[in-house]
Amino acid sequence: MGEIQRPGALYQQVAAEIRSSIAAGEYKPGAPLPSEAQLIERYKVSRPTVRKAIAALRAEGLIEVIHGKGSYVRALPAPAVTIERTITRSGKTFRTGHHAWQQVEEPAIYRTKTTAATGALLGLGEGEALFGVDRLLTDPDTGTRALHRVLIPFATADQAEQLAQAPDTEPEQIYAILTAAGHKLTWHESVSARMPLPDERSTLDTPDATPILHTARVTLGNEDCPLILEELRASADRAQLGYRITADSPRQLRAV
Amino acid sequence: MGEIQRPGALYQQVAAEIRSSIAAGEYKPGAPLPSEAQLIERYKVSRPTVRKAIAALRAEGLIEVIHGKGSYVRALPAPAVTIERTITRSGKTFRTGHHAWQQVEEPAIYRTKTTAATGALLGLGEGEALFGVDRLLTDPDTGTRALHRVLIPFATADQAEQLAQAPDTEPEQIYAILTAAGHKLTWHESVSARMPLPDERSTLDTPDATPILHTARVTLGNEDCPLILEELRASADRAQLGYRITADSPRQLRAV
DNA sequence: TATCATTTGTTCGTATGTATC
DNA sequence: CGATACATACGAACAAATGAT
Repeated sequence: MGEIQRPGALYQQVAAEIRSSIAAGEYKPGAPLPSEAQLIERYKVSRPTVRKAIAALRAEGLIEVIHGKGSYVRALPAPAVTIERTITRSGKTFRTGHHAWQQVEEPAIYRTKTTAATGALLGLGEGEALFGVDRLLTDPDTGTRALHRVLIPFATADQAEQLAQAPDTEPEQIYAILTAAGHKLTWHESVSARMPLPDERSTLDTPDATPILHTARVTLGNEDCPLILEELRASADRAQLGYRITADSPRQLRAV
Repeated sequence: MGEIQRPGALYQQVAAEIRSSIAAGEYKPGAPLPSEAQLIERYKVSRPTVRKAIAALRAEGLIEVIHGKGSYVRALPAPAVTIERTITRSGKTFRTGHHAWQQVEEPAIYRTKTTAATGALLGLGEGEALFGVDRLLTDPDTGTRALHRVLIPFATADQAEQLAQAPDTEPEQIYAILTAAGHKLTWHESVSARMPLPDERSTLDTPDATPILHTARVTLGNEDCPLILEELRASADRAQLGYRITADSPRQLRAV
């Protein structure tokens, strides 16, 4: 029956057992798992062992545990929102995929310096001065939250007076301003994923064992000169990213 | 000194203590943390408590633990490879960002049926027949591995005989074949991230607490008709994705 | 090669706190 | 309020990997 006889640590055997029970449909998404006491009984192991097995499944994002209630099978494939990262242009007006998102708070404006990472993306050294604007956005339909950051080097702000005076201009308008300043814009975006830092977990409200998607978008002007950097962070549990791709003729882009 | 007096569980206080020690530069990337015995001494807590604190830091991807040796601060921001997801075209030849990757094994070819997820992306119902081709790729420079899957609906294979006969044609040539069949191709790609399943962890060789990036690229033919679906999975620890974006005039795309 | 100390991994037992119903 | 269920914490023992003797 529930007897265990497999390679690896005991708690991993129990975890594997529960895992395949879920896969077999014995425990369906949303349904509760047996309580710790029942699992102890079922597999004839101690409480710490059962708890380690549950912890492993939790780290995989397979189950969710609620204090005082029980463990529940998580319905994993639920990326509620697709953030379209495509940019469209109608005459002088630009539109991004998150233009319908709402600001939760007033944007935070500050001055900072390039780090090794942001400097490389902007084609600058480390320690160059720039404006920063942070916004906490939310999707009105689903409540999904995302952190948006704009970094504007002083060199770019010099090219367009409005940017220096109001760094908290919306990205879409920044694009328009830069276009008006004579730039023909393209963008390059890097996407990575990682586990959230403690503060990101709280502000983005990410559940257990869910990574965050992290994008870095560089706006390139004439001669592929980097103008501004935008970062977007969102819980991968709720959001996915969408890109539209067309086959262009090969053109050398700087490695980023 | 090392005394603890903060909100939350004891092990979280210890974790926070170590976390800030790392942030303060007391323990630098690559350097070893004190041993469990030393941490027990330092913070006057039991071994289980120290171990839970270490487990928490490990789940955040902040440290790496080696059995029999010790815990080491991880140098986190090191996405070694950028997989360029842009597609370029020279006449009849297409090129993708991973054309230089090598196949670790022979591609696995099989027949399968659409699931709810893949069916929706291909504009088909659930249970439609399709060819599947799985490839395990590796980047020769860094050894990074990635899983690539092509799903070809029978309806698409019917349009181009070569696809039915050799589903394991390389994606770039599939694009050429579909173009030759009279299609003008565009693509839409969704990016998500999640924790790896146990088998993905072993084949992609992902370290602890690192998510995987998961992309689903749909090739669209004339009238935005979905033709094939490609999936790419890679450890977010080693790889990031790159997209080139241009501002096109607005055009309605089906929500995916 | 073999042994040993160090360090992390696993497993048990037990007691108490806290959230949910 | 009590019953149930998960969370935290301590103690103890042995297993397994590592590196040096």
